[in-house]
Amino acid sequence: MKSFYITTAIDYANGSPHLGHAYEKVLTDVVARFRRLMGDDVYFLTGIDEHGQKVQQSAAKRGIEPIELCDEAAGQFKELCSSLNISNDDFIRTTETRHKDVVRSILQDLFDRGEIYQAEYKGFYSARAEQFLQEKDMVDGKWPEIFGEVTEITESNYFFKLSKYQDWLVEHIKTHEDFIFPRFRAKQVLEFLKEPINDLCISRPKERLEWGIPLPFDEGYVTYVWFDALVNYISAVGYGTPDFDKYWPVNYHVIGKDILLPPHSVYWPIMLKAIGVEIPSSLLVHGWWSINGDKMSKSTGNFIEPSEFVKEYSVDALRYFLIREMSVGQDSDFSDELFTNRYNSDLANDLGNLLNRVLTMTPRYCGETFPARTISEEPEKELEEAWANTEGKVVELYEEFQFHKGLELAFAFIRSINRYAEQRSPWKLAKSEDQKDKDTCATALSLMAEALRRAVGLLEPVMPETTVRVYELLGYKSDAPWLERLKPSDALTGAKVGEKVILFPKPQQEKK
RNA sequence: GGGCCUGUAGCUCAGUUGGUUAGAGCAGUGGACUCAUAAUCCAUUGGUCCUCGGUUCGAGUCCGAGCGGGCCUACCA
Repeated sequence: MKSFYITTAIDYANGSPHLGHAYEKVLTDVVARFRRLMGDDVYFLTGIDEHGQKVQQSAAKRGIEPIELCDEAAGQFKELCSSLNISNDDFIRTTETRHKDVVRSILQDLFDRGEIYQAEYKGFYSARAEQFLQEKDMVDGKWPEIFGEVTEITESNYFFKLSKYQDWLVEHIKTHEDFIFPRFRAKQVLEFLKEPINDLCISRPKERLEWGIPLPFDEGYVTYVWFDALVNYISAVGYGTPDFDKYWPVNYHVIGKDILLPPHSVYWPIMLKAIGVEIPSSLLVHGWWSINGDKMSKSTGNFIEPSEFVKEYSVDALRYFLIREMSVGQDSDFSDELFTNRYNSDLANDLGNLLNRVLTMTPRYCGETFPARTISEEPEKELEEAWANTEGKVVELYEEFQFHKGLELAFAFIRSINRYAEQRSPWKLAKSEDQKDKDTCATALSLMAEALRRAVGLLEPVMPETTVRVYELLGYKSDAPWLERLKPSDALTGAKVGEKVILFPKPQQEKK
């Protein structure tokens, strides 16, 4: 069995889940589920990043211990995962021993190899903001009020030698076209690497930052941001143990476009290279959601609470929208109107209503089980042909992360089932006394159910609950591998027709 | 300053290595039908493919310039 390791970025504990987090989880989950269905041994990791100044500050402000704040955040993000039906195999927290041990061992290793050195850092420090300021923070050549008193100080810190690996990294990106997906993102990285890169400051003195992992070779410091956070990807799969190479190197790190450069495309590969570990196979870089055309931002408060949509509609409805509407890598817009349109026309009208038609007509005209199909004429052949043109293509599109296009094709097929229903009009045939008409009627209803069975199979990576639900309602049971379940079959013949249900109810429309 | 992405019907987007009358879904309009969540099906309206110039027998597709939008360069998924 081929192993397949995939991760999301870890979310920062000092914040609440919003649509962006939800999307990344769902996207990664869809890939993970798809690979599982394709027979891979999948390990899917997500988690949160708990150290750092902001967590320390927020906790202090609320008068609680940092770890208490992290426990809260961990709860929230785990809740997000379960409410989105995320199938992660692991959830890592950077305060866990298994993680801290790996971080310290890597730091020690690099220190011993001479890849980390101590140097003086000189800069303008704001005591109020507890951070060094950059020139860009200046307004009209002055430090703004909010920083309070700013003084130039010298601080000793530890640095990681990034620059010596720059040429190697450029070469690697140039020769590995699938290292960064979508490919246009790689251009940005290469552009960045045309300039010499600076060594990376990886420490903070404990007086300034307490909430972190102490450097093993100098307990007066903690490590800062990336040497802590990025390492989660290997600490979760047993770096340093014999099991490590079961899943490493990772197949995909799924990340937002904001943390591609420099952390995931520069720091992380170089860190791994420096400790002699294989670097990630690929970075899957997604875009951002805007809300009603505006950038999602803390100041305008236009955050979308994913849980609201799950509550109002369903998990699968939200998952469907997120995956159907966004082309992986590009940005996309989220609005109530877009959501409602998708929900009503695709899910409720095309898919839900079709199921409803099948579940209503079959018992009425044919009895409690799906009858055998005995007729195969032009309409049947056309529908089968439509399926033949759909199935393989959708799987192919999924493999290329073109989920939105895959779903588009899947729903085009669902519409052709509706079209077939009109052509055959079982409700008319049922009134006929003619045996041929009765056979055609039975065939039509049975084929509609069968076609629907295959169609919802295609939706499984994106809408797992829906697939299972429809299978149940069609009386379909199978342990067969996914690709086999997508094949035409007689499995429904004789299967018991389920109770009539409304799969995707439309919320009460407001009266005007 | 440098760089990346993007600009195709009212809306969201497809348009493969340049090749005949530019496509889909939604929305709109007309019709059919009644099994169904006023649903589905059929037909149909709608486009100077941002602008200008170039290469070519031929460009939405390639090249150049410009304009608009988003973003990176500068730790928000």
